[in-house]
Amino acid sequence: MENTKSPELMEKIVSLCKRRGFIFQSSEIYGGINGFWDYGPYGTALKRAVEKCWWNEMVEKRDNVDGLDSTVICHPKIWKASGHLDKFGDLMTDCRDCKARHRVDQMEDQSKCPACGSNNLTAPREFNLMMKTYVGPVSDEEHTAYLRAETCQPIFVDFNLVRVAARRKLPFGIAQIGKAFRNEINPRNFIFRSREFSQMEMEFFCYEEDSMNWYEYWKNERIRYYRDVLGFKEDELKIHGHEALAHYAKAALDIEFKFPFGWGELEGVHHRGTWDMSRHQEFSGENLEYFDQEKNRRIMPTVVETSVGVDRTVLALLCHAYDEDTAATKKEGMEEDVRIVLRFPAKLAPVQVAVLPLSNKLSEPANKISAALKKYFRAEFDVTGSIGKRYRRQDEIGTPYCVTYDFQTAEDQAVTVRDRDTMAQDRVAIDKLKQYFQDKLDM
RNA sequence: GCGAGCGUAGCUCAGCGGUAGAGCGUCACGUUGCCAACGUGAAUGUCGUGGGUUCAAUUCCCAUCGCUCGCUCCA
Repeated sequence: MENTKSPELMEKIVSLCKRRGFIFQSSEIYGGINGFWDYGPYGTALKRAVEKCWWNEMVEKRDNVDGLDSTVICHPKIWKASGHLDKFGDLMTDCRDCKARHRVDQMEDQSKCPACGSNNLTAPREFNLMMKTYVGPVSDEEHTAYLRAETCQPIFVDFNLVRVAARRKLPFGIAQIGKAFRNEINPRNFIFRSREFSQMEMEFFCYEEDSMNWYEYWKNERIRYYRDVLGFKEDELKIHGHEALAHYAKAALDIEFKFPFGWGELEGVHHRGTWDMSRHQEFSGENLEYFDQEKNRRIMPTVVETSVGVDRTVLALLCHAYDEDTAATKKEGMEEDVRIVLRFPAKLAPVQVAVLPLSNKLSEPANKISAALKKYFRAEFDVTGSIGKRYRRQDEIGTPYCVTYDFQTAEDQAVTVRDRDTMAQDRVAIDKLKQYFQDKLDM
């Protein structure tokens, strides 16, 4: 298993993703567009399962976190207040001689190239990473707006609306899943860094005096999620504490995953202090303070954030799940053949149960079982090709269970359930199937 | 953004100055009846895009777009 985690692994995964309909390059027939990716049928199912799982874990199972679904385009002042418009883009200068590009604020001598010493530099230019658009039919400065660069800012902005509507007292959280956009200079590594991506963020509002405890709490909760819910292994995860903190943060850490191209951040847990709330109060002129009835005081809520990249999680799941082993084959002159299998957690697999009639003569009754299972699980029916080929197809997309309807089924009202990982088979009565899978899939 | 490499069927790739092939995959039929079985047949490419050189370009040249790696960046 370990030897499959090679540098070629990314190529194998990219190719599998296209071939089997997980992820395509966006706008492919036009030559593609750098930094944008489409999810195909199985990819969509996987991504939705990831989001559903997080939402269940972070919102539905708790009684102190509420949901929000805000707009992608917000009032431009939000991004002024958040600092994105000023600080998101750094001033950069290019050396005309050695072609190096440098951040002006990191140069000791701003008139000299740190790489080659030349003073033949371009004037400092701002590289703003926010995507710009215009609201209304007139395209001018006054109508400029931005696609959100992170989903958390609208959460801060809507804090009071949510708090009042949901009748919340501190501490409580607001969670949101949605798209965010950044004009990355250099999109790289498949869907790891793209220009349009999805985030799952939760902002937890609390008292300053409790905030470090909440920070620890959420850190542990989130690490537990990667280990126990997504099933990532100890050696695939790394917790990376920040030494240099961003302008808004008091404490921060990254939860990183070992991708084939190196360690990469899946999630950030940040103690944001009162920075965002204070800034929005200042820029909007609205009082965003919270009145603490018990202690009869007004305070600005302190925020602890958990911020996940959905696409990165999907990629990590693909990398974690990808495996090649050997299985018996009937191919001429061969005893064994390579079997590609995605070992997704059953809960997240794009297809959870595949229903396969042993012969196409058995299609009709088998399809009825498939239809019945589809009410409760992500189920799929396939009759094309030999049974072995169909098992392999399901292995390749990570289907944990295959139900085989055979010539005995009509007599004993039972089917065979084949396990993806062990390839072992179990005889299960048709009327027990629903319960059987509910137990297996933890649903 | 800079440098290097790459771009031919759904995937992996071969090929060549005279307008294209293999393996796998897909689909159909037959056969088989629990792990990519076998046989027969079929579909699929403006050889990434645009321009140039040439009697002729998928092939040579330029540009562009995309992908990979290194540097850079990553609030």
